[in-house]
Amino acid sequence: MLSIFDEFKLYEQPELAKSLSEGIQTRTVRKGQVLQQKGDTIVNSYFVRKGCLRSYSLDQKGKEHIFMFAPEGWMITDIGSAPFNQPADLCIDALEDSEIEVVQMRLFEKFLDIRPEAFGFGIEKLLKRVAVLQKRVIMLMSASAKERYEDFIKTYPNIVQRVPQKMIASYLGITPEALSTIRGEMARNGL
Amino acid sequence: MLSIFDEFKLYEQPELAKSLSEGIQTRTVRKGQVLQQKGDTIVNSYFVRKGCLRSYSLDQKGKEHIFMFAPEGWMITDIGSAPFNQPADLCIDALEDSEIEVVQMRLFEKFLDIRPEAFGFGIEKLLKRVAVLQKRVIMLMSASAKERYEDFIKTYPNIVQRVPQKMIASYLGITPEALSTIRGEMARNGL
DNA sequence: CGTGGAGTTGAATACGATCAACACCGGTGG
DNA sequence: CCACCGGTGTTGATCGTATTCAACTCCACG
Repeated sequence: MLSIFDEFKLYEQPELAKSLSEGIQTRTVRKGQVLQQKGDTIVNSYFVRKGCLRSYSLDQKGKEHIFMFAPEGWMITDIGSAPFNQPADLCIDALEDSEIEVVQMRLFEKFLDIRPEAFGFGIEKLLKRVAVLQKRVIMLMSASAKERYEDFIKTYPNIVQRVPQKMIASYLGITPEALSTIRGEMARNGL
Repeated sequence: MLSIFDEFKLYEQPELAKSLSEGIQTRTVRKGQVLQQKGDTIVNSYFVRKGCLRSYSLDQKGKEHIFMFAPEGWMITDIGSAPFNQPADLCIDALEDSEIEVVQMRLFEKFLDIRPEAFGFGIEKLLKRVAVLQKRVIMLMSASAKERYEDFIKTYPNIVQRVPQKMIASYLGITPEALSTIRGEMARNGL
């Protein structure tokens, strides 16, 4: 079974896994269920065993802007808030019925205390996250909506199929109508 | 003197600092000097003691898009490439005559091997970097050019004064003309 | 069946890009 | 000292891309 224990290679050290397991709680959530709301003061990380979550921000007009999707095997958390004990900026909810592991933030600190050699692993994950965000910023600054959509298809072909198009539009930073038009053009030209 | 040795609290451990110092080289660079070009295979990190650097990407049409500024006390590096030994995506050059410390990437690995627990603040730095990028992505998706500019002024008042406006425009993802217009409006209305 | 959300299409609009002209320095060399 | 020049920033006209608003279709689901 896919689990954060695999992700962080904890099965190699069962006694450690046991001591950490109290900070990890498995839950099933229904499609649409909200795990975290903007302003929440207790912020967790979520590891997705099955299903799909998303995080998003709400602007002044109440419009959603999807920050990331998290299908199976992904972790999702509000890194802008969680590690700094700030109230959440992002909302997190379920796009499908999902099975998740809720990881309390303080667990990470504890984990690093016990197993310092795991620092490298945490750093590697963070570096990859920064790399993804770096690319996304540059795409948002320099590429047209169509280019960003084509890149999204290439990068996340699995996600394209399973989430509604209006959410992909939201992730790309455009309206559903604009994405629909782009898809229309692509279908006409490229077939 | 401002140095990466302060930044990473290495003076507390002089013998370690000594063993690492061979991987750190101090240089002075002139305004306009290029430290890293797109495609470079050897990618370093740069710590700014004095002056100001920037990193930017070039799109297909050769247009610059500034990814970040690095005034005194900042580190700048191509995190999308450096830790993964990929050719550089970003260019890095000097906006002012600057004094910098060049840090070889493998130094971090070495450091991590020797003293993993000392990397707690490495993780903290990365978390902050992710937080900054998270906010920037959301701003690019949800805020108008004017809102992004106002936010930039609030967040980086020191940078506003010292870099040319066309570069701030580039950072914001708009043209110099658009920024000029926005500033004109703001001067007229708010004064 | 109906009903509501998702997606498409089209018309009108807004925002920022592009292009061009010009003012304003800050150097540089005569 | 001044004339010249290139780079920076401003302003205005025009264009293009994406937004907004509205109408319609199509399913999925009650």
